[in-house]
Parts: sequence; structure tokens; C-alpha cells
Amino acid sequence: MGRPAALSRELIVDAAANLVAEHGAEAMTARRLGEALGCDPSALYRHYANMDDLQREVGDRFLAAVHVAPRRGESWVAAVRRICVELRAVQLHQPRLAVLVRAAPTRLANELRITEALLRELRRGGFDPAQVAAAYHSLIELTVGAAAIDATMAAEPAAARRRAYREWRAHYGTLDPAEFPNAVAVAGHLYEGSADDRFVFALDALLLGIRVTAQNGAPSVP
Amino acid sequence: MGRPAALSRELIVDAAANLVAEHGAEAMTARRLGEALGCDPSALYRHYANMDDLQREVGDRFLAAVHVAPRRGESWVAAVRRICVELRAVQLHQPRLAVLVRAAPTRLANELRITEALLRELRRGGFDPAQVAAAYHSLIELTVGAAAIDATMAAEPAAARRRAYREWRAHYGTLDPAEFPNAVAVAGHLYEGSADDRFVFALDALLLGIRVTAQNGAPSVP
DNA sequence: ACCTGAACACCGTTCAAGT
DNA sequence: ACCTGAACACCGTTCAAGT
Repeated sequence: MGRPAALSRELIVDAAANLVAEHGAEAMTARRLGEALGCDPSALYRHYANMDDLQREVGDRFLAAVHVAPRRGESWVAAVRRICVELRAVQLHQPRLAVLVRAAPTRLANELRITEALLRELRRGGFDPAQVAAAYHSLIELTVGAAAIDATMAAEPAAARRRAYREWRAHYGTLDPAEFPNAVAVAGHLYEGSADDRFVFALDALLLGIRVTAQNGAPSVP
Repeated sequence: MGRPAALSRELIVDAAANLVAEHGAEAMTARRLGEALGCDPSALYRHYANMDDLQREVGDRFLAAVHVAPRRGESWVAAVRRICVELRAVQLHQPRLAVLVRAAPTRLANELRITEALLRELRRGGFDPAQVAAAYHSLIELTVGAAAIDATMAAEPAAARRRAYREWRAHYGTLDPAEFPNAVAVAGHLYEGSADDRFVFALDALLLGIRVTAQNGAPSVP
């Protein structure tokens, strides 16, 4: 009691998650973590092979915020949609950690929980196993991928974001109409609304496409 | 002649692109670039505000490999599909640079060229301007986002990739069926085929969903 | 005007030495 | 068995000083 407890993976991941929550993911360095834990930075390597290893565990801990329990009366489409939107929200909050969750499935507790829930809802949709897997991969690619793109801007205050979108729109509008007639023509609609709106549009279109594909087979591209 | 030319943005971006092509994007550091150019690393800051600035230009240079010219008899859907597949291929080749292209539109030469071409094809598809913009954003989110997810594995040799996919599949299959019944049920189909196959499935589903949405309006989620 | 050199404030990781 | 301390091999960036 009062004496520093022996180091453990749990103590380390706790301290790391705190550091990330308070100072952002870029604060999660071996040196700062050693300071927070009152130990030498090199002591961490006795519990984790490297910082990436630790970052994966911290990343999975943040995924605990995604709720996957089925809701009464909720269609499978609505459930998939809701889970993807929540997953996106978590990734936008912790952009640097998200990088690691992306490279390969970590197969840690929360990631497995989310995977299982998405597969559960897709199976409820009546797809056969191969279709379920294909749909699952599509949804993850769009959801996690779009979060990767949007994370930088999401870290800015809302006013700065709107200003940036307005600037970009304006810029496309001032391009040479001889070289960029189509960009000039639709400039006023680029980066319209919020990044969340644009994601939900894409998600709904993808879900619709998945449903139609499952019913009619893959469309032939003329 | 023979004497070192004065430094310029062009000389720097040339040397940087060479460094990336030969030693990967992680080799593009101020110190290594200074060595390649025969100047002090700090001299770069007279031509670029910071390394991110330079990386954006190098990134755009790699996008030159994406062909956007319209092909005779090619439908707009086929053209969009082809451009997205080519864009993905470039991003998979230079994963580290892709990070920067993602944060915000660079609006550099090649990015503008690709944007213009995608908007051109979508307009050819008969969408109204707001639909064109929404479809464009969806396609970019999926294409660039999925490339972000897949880039790490794409850097591995094909045999290692297939081994990893097999391992992951096997792992999902050995989960506790009481806790993960759906993961166990579809395990054999997860990470089936190549990442490119999975991307094309998602891309086709998204394109289909976009077409149906434009015809029928957004689907209501029950 | 343009570049150099030194310095600042950091990184991840290894490994012999200590307790 | 577990941790420390020092070291290695790096980063991006700034700024006074040189030519």
C-alpha cells in the first residue's frame, strides 16, 4: 500500500488509455508513459513487444463504447447502420489509434464483439454465408476507411470545418472552366453538409446495393 | 555544369519521389533528402513550409499513374469503376504518402484531374449536381478509405498475405460457438479471395446503390 | 539571397548492469 | 525476476551565423 505496484499489462494499458483520453493519441509515447507510471520507459518492453502492440490494446479498449445489443423491433438494416455509425464515431474520436486497428484485425475483445454483431445482423437479413462475409468486409472498408479520411477534419472545431468546406467549394468554383468544366459545374455541391451526412449517404447506398446484389446477383457492368 | 544546381521545389520533389520509389515512403526524411541533394536538411525549409507540404506534392506526383481519358464505348459506370480501381492501385503502392492525400483535398494537379474525370462520368450518368457530388464523395471514401485499410497487407508478399488470411479465418472458426455463433458460422468465408476482390465487390455494390438511390430516392430504413 | 551548422526537443528500442 | 540507466540510431524544426 502506498508503494508503487509492480508493473503489469493492465496497469500499463490503463495509464496509456488515460494519457490518450487526456492528451490525445500522439501523447502515448514510451517516455511519457514511463513518467505517468513512475517507471523507466524501457520497463514497458518487458510487458509489450513494442509500442504498436500496446496501441492495439488501447485501441480495442476505446471500442468498448460501441453498443451492439439487439434492440426490440429494430430491422437488421437499421441495426447494421447504427453499429457502423457508432463505430465511426469512436474512430473519429481517436484518429491516431485507429491507424493500428486498420492494418489487420486485432481479434481483441471489443473488435470481436462488433464483428460478431455485424455478422449476426447480416445473417438475420437472410444472406448466405459467403454473402454475409462479403457484405461485412464491404461495410468495414467503408466505415473504417471513411473514418480514416475524416478523422483529421473531425479534430478541428466545427466552425473551422465549415470554413474549410466553404473554401474548398469556392476553390473548385474558380477553376478554369475549359479544363475543369464538371468540377466548376458541381462545385457548389461539393463538401456540402457534414462529413457524417456524407458518410451516412454512402453507407445507405452501400447497404442498398448489397441487398439488391443478394437478391438479383451481381450487376453486369455494360 | 558539373556544379550543384541551386535548390528548387522541382529539384527537391524529384529527389524525394526517387527516394520514395527506391526506399519507400518512410525514407523520405529531411536528413536523407538533404544527403541525396547534397545540401543541409534545413535548406529544405526555405522551399517547403514543412515535410507534410513536400509529401503532399510527392503524393500528387504518384497520382500521375491514374489514367482518366474516356474510352470509346465505355459506359460511365465502367469508367468510374476503372478510375477507382486504378486510384486504389496507386495508393496501395505508396501507403505512407496516401495518409496525407486523405486528410483534405490537396487540389494539386493530378488530384484535380482525377476529381474532374469522376465528376465527368457521374454527370454522364444523368445525375443532378447534388447527386453527382454525393456520389463522388461516396466513391472517394470507399476507394481511398479501403486503400488505407489494405495498404499494410498489400506491402507483404502474396504468399504471406494468403497465409495471414488463412490464419484469421481459422482463428474465427475456433472461437467459442456459445459467445460467437455467427463468427463461427461464417468463418470459412471471411477474408476469402484477395483484398482487391473484396474492394471490387464493395465498389460494385456502392455503384449499384447510388444508381438505385438516384432513380428511386433514398430508401427508408424500416 | 540562400545555405550551413549547431542546437533543441523529441522518438523507439536494446542491453549490460544493478537489486 | 524485474527494472534502471545509458546508449544507439534516429526524427522535424529553428535560427544565428556565414558567404
